[in-house]
Amino acid sequence: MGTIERKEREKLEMRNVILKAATEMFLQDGFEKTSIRGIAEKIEYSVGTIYIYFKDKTELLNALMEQGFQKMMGVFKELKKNEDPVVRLKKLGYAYVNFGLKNKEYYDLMFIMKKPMEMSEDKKWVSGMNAFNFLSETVSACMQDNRLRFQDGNSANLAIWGFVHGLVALYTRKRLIMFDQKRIEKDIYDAVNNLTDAITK
Amino acid sequence: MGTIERKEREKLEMRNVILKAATEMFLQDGFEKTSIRGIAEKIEYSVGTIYIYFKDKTELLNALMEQGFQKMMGVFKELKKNEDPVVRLKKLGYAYVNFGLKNKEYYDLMFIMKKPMEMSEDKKWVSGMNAFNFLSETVSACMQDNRLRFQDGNSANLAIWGFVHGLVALYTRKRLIMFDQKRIEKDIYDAVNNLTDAITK
DNA sequence: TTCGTTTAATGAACTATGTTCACTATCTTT
DNA sequence: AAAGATAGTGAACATAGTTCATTAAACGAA
Repeated sequence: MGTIERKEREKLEMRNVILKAATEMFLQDGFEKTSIRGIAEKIEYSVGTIYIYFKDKTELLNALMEQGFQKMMGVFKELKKNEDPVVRLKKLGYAYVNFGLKNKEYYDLMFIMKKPMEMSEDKKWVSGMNAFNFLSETVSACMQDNRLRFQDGNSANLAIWGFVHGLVALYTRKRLIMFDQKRIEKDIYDAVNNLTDAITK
Repeated sequence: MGTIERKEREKLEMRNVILKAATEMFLQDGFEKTSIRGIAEKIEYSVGTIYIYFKDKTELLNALMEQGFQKMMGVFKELKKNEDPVVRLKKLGYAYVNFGLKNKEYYDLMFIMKKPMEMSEDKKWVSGMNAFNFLSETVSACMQDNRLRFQDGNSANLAIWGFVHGLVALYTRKRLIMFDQKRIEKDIYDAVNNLTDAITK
């Protein structure tokens, strides 16, 4: 009898109902302001129910993070078309920053927040690793063609990721207030272009 | 009679007692884990007392942030000795990252945490501005000598700050787990050197 | 010295949060 | 139909930040 299968399906459905509500609230108000009680109220179930499907708030957050990485990879995949690795690298930098600026809450979760990284550093980073590997391969291809002003690929990976992350992080955490706020987003994109120009040849 | 003066002195003393306890707890456990109740207990006063001297937890945090910026400027001042602006810039990048890695809690407060920036974006950034101006002047000097591979100073400021911040931020927020954890700190310093080499001439 | 006034200090109480768990109600299997 | 399994419940607990009526002490004027 397919009872077990149906139950499992229902369990998954319920999980998705919670996740969908959580995603909506999270994208609107951020993770901190998204309370378990709020989610419960939204889906018209009791608080306790949420804990049947998610161990704690962090597990909920992991699921959201996974969504974020999938979304990011969706953007990156498009870049594989570009055959010249330097072009690919430049567009990757741009796409990364663009993702960060257009998906602040996801970006926060994926790369800034403390919470999700406090535990199980493995499973949730499978998809995160995909994104990193994409950078890594592109950098590697650039190095092979001797088109990067770097000694080794490892250092280039770190430098480039650090760079694009830094721009997004400083901006979303409101530390760039000494720059002209009308032009700041354009300035950030310019900085990406200028720096990628400076380190490639 | 000097009663008023004495009272004011006592008030300042009490403020400092609170601040000292808060600093100790904060540097040991971070801001989130430092509770008002914890501070009160440590100085053997009641919770309410703390609210006489600090409007809320954010004001306490502002005071800590101020300390952090002062500490950072103490390091930066030493770099003024270097007359070659490119040397100064390179050492500045190194010093910035070094400050971040050696003072994680302060760095977190100053450049990563959401809390302090949610309100009064002015007063608390006077000292922060000093640090930024130091970078800005150094970059400006490099540009004047045509030693930077950048179109304009503004973009260079943004790029360089973004870069060093990104490295510290990714590391302290545990996002660099795909790198060899035994070498990662050295790799970060290497990345700083390699990138500053790449963008200067 | 005494007495009204000011104010530092108190800590119980309020709000909000994540989390747990004994209990109920419903569904499944025998 | 009875027994067993389990989804769902919501009161209760722990821990936060914050407020405020109340107390006690210090102060200054008479």
